[in-house]
Amino acid sequence: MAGTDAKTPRERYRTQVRAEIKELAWEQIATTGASALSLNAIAKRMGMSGPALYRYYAGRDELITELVRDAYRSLADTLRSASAAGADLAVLAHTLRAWALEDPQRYLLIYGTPVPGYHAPDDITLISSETMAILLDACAALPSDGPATPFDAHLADHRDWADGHPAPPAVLHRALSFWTRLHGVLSLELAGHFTGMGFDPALLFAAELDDLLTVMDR
Amino acid sequence: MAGTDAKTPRERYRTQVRAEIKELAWEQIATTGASALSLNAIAKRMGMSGPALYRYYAGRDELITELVRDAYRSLADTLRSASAAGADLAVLAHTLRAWALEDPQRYLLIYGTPVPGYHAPDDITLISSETMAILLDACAALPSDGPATPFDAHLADHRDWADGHPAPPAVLHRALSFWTRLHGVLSLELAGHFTGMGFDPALLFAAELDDLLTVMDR
DNA sequence: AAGATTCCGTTAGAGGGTATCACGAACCGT
DNA sequence: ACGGTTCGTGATACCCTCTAACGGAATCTT
Repeated sequence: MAGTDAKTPRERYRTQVRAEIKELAWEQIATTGASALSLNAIAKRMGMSGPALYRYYAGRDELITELVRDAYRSLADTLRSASAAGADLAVLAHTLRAWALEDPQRYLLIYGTPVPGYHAPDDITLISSETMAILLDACAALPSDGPATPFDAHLADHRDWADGHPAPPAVLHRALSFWTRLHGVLSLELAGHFTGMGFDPALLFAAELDDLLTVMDR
Repeated sequence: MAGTDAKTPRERYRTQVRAEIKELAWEQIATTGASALSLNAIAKRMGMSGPALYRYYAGRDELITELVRDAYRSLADTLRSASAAGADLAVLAHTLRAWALEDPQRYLLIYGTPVPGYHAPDDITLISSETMAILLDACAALPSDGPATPFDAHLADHRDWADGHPAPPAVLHRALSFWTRLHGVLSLELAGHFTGMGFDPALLFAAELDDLLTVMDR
């Protein structure tokens, strides 16, 4: 939080109110979901009347965009600090799951159903590519002696998203598989599709991760 | 559609209007997403004023529930007819993907972000278990000579969701993997998380499916 | 065929949401 | 102390869901 404490008291107050709005927004989102986020309700909880919030956020969309940005940032930071502490892919996976379970709606805000019209600003895409870079690094740490698949060949020519990362196509493929598979288990768990089925989602996650790692090691 | 044509003209009219409402609802959902579905907008497109729709649906929730039901039913029917035509797991997977791409919002209506408060009626859970049964059948068709994993052992004691299906735990595990992995790729594709990355989502899907099948075959 | 009943669609209205606008008040730097 | 900036407010327009009361049409009953 480098730029939080501003020079003038006015700006101090402003950023503090913006932070309080976001905090209440997260609270509300955690219980009612992002689609039911209401500026009005936040304003009333802050003791002021509706339109006042428009001094701080141009509208609902801008607030949600800010929340999405923070969510991406939080995920990237969490994974990076784990990675910096020497986490391998397995630890990274459990870090991801812990982050998701900590606030399911925050995960779903990023990876859940998007609003058809909405398009995220460029800086958000940038933060999300940070996460991808961390993943690529972790995937590159494994030995890569598997057979090249057709999709690997395709990736050799379509690797713009790797953003200059020097990993070979097989590593890119690994990172994608890591992402999509863990998201598959996680999102279904968070969406409640496993409730009532009886088994422990954590064990399914572990099994998927295990399978993922043994395949990568061959 | 056995009960569609009712006896009395009144019921005929009623069911026809209900169908028209649903049709417009699907149109609207396809473009604006489920969260933005508006009874008012549907009514105006039908040339009548808002509250009239409440003669046909008790409210927005009931309409959406009906849409969810129809979506589950459509998926189950699609997979069953494919299965009846002799489709193996690979064909089933591509059938699933085709069904999802045909109307992304329909897929997301089922497997996307849920509204925290909402709980689906029991009959919907039943239809979804039909889909699971089809999957289990297809998974049981493969030879099962892999090593038993810890999760397999867990499934042996937590298999209520299989609803009496005589498949061994390893097959249950396969079905779950099939479901979660394909959902992982599909949902990210439908949510647009691959746009701008450059590669072809269809190839990633194919690669994931290939990996899934070779692992299952061992 | 005529009356009774049921059902349909309308308007009116409560309550909540987003968002804009103009106005008074508080604040801050000068 | 003064003047410009910023803040919070109420009023307003326009969405939405949903309920209630009313007139009219279609259906059922006798």
